[in-house]
Amino acid sequence: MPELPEVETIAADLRPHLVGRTVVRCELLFPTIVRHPEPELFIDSVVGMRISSVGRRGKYILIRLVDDLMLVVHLGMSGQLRLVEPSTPLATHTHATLNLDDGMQLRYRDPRRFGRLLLGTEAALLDSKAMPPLGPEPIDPGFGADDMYQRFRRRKAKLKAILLDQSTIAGVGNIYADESLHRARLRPDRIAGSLSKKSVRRLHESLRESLLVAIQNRGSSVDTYRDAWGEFGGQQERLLVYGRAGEPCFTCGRPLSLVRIAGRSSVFCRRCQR
DNA sequence: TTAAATTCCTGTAAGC
DNA sequence: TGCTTACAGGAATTTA
Repeated sequence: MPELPEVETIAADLRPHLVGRTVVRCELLFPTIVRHPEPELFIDSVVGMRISSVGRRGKYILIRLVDDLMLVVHLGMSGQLRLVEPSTPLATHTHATLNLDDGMQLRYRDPRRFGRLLLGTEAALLDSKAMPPLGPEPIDPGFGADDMYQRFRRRKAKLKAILLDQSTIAGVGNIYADESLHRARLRPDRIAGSLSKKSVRRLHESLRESLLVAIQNRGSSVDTYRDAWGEFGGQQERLLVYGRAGEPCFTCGRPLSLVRIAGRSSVFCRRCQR
């Protein structure tokens, strides 16, 4: 499922092909995938707009248009954003298409429909609660271990739950939460507020490392993730614990444990992670 | 205020 | 072989 590294890969792939392009046509095959504003207004507003930049915030892809307007894409569990020739056969569960002035077509496909499309100024999207306030970017050099320590202090929830909380840190999902906790040798059920500064520093570094390596490898194609060209990522073969419950820990050889925390499966090594 | 549980949704895989 | 059932999870919403 798409988390920060996967979303970053797609945004970076699309950027050189989208910036400077104008949207000439928009079709919503499943209008309820648009959560803001009303689908008709969404279409009216996006058509004719020129794309000025493509960015990412947490797990959101931000396609900036003129006049501070943003087309925001959240891929949810199974969302895919692809740039194709319009003659390409339409895949099942394609919910929206955007034609560009260079003849290409941007398509949004999402079998499980947990994803969504938004359009508006940043302020309007925040005000309408269409987009929630997000915590800092974990790979931003300005986000240090001390910041993380302050955010974890006094929190009584388990580490795994805190890492998944987008308002505490943006962009981390189940894959990279498990991966970074393993690298940091911390149990996912540790109470976040109980960590020493030293442990938080280790987790901070591990999280950055997990995410940056995954970006280098173009993300993890577990489940349905594909990049903007429909290609697989490379990180799924290099994951240390995610999806490996029962298999031997690469460090100590002990079978990896599976527990449920905050309704999510969590894989970890009982020997290496204390 | 915070944390945990529930809900949405469909493809996939396990089990009978 | 073919059907049923459980499971996967991001985040909004509800409950405690």
